[in-house]
Amino acid sequence: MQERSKDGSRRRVTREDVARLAQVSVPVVSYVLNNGPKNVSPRTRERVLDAVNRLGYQPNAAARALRRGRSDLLGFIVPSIANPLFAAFALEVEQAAAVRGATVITMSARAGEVRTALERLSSHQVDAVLIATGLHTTDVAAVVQSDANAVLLNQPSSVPGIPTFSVDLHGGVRAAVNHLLDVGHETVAYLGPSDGDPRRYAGWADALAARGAAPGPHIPSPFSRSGGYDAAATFLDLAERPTALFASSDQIAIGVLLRLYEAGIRVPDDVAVASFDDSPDARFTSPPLTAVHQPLREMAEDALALILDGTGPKERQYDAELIIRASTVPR
Amino acid sequence: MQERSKDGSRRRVTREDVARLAQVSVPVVSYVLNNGPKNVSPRTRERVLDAVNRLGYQPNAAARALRRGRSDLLGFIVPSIANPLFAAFALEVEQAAAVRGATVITMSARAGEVRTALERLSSHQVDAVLIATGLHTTDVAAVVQSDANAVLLNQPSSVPGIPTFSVDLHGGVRAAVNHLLDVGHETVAYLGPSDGDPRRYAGWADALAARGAAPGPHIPSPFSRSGGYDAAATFLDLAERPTALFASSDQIAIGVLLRLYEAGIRVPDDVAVASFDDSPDARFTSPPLTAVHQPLREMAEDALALILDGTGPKERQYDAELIIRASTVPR
DNA sequence: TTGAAAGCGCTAACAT
DNA sequence: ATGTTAGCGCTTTCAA
Repeated sequence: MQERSKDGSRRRVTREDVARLAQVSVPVVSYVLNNGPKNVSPRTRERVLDAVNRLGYQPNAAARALRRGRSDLLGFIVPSIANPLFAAFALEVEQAAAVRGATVITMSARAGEVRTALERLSSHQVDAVLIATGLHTTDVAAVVQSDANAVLLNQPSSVPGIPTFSVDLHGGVRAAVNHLLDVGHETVAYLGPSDGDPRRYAGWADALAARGAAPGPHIPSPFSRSGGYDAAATFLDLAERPTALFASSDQIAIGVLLRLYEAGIRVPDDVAVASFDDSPDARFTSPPLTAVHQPLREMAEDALALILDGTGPKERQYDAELIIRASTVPR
Repeated sequence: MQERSKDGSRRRVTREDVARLAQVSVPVVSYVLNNGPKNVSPRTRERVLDAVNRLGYQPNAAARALRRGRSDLLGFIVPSIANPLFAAFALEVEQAAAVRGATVITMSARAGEVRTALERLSSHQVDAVLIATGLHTTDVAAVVQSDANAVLLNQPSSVPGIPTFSVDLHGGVRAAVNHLLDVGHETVAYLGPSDGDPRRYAGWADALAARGAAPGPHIPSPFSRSGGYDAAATFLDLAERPTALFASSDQIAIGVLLRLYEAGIRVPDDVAVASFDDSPDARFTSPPLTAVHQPLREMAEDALALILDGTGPKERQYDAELIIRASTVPR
């Protein structure tokens, strides 16, 4: 719809073109398009809108951003967009932002790489950055001195002065472990990273202790399918192998399920499996996973309401709901 | 690191601040930072870089974009970022872009919604848009008249004048079906959408015909896990049920695997399953999926080389490699 | 209700 | 090798 010069190159339509066609001055076009700060007579308004349509005018975001000091661009930092949990999260953030007229740049950056991501985002003048990657110490410093206003999601430790929205990981894991004990298991193994967020690990240990159950083994595993696969091999070699295990992420659990499948171990009959996240995958594994659900949509909503509308709490901890499926309860 | 005024508010550091501290004019700062277009004496250069560091200066992308008419921003349109195939694709695109100094805005838009996405991206002054969502007719029109330069990925039909990178879907599906026939199945069912891209369907039909195999049933299914789950139920009810099926996406296959699992059907012993995409999921289903691999990284590389560097072909069709795993071949 | 003018931060053409 | 100047497209005083 834009004008084309004779050589075929395309020139963007600007406010000036619109103003000329509508026979008004440039500011008037702004007044109409921004619904302010001045009033415009209905007739003029009509003419302007008409010109906008006829020319297919689209505002130049760069110019707007430069002038207003706001880009309507948001950054979202995740460990990896290829991780289904964070892909699902990204979709929620994208949609919640779109409703408010903002656009999201999702950037994959693991712990320790957050500083770089922050700088790149900030150089694009994003209005705010949501950070879901678990922060390392060096990252925390970067966040604090960054000029972008940040919101932390699901962080192991909070940073003073920075809004934080987190799921009750500890409580969520406890619920899962309690469930496993409830259905008759004597103890539960824990598969997950030894570093990083301590709350999941603590939830497991505390739940077992509270029930007087024997402490199950902890088998280290990175948050990945292949990590879970390898950890399951270790689990299978255990001399005294528990009849239940808790995987600290769905991705780990998926790797576990494959390894158990290959070994001919039946789930949940021989070994019950529960996990954390309840990403979209969890409903469709064979068997489907009992998992602790993270309320991604609510977190995205609350974070964006705060950032873009300035409404709602600056801090919130969400309950994590246990979703029971066939990986712990025979059908 | 940026300056703060007394009231605690943060003012961004600009080139002028840097120039003042380094005792040079503003353009000189530009010359240093952009390595051109003028030379700067080593000593001056030193001073400028020092000032940049001391002030923690970061260029204002909005101003740059406005002035240069380029934002170093790219759009990437996918059906849904929550679909693991496209999440994996997005990661490849993000990384290939980062190497070249560009940043990607990934936007979820299904067929028919592409026009809106295009407009939003274009309003952010993206330099180009990669489109992986399968285009509807209305979308095609939007792409053609859009002022963004577009690159099409894996589209059912090419659009004259617009660079296109596509996988040989037809050949890929044929390879999968041939494989199933090779391992002894008499015919193969097809699970996939009836509308949309005809090449997968045609590949299946053609492969069966070429081998003189009986045409297997076509069971319609949307590209989703739940779609596959439902379609598998239909498959199971078939009076003359084939011993093999081809799912036109991994997500469909994952739904199928669950349904078969619930029915106590063994894979591949009772029913063999192959699928299209070979997304990261495929390696970790139980059993792992035999799947036609899409070379996402190469597509991302080639598309970005063309867009950002102006190098390489404007058009390319990639071979699709069949990856054989346990869902078709007993271990 | 409308318009004129200034300026956001940067780059590039044009001096010097 | 460095500086001066103009202007990208927009919003916002300020004036009419």
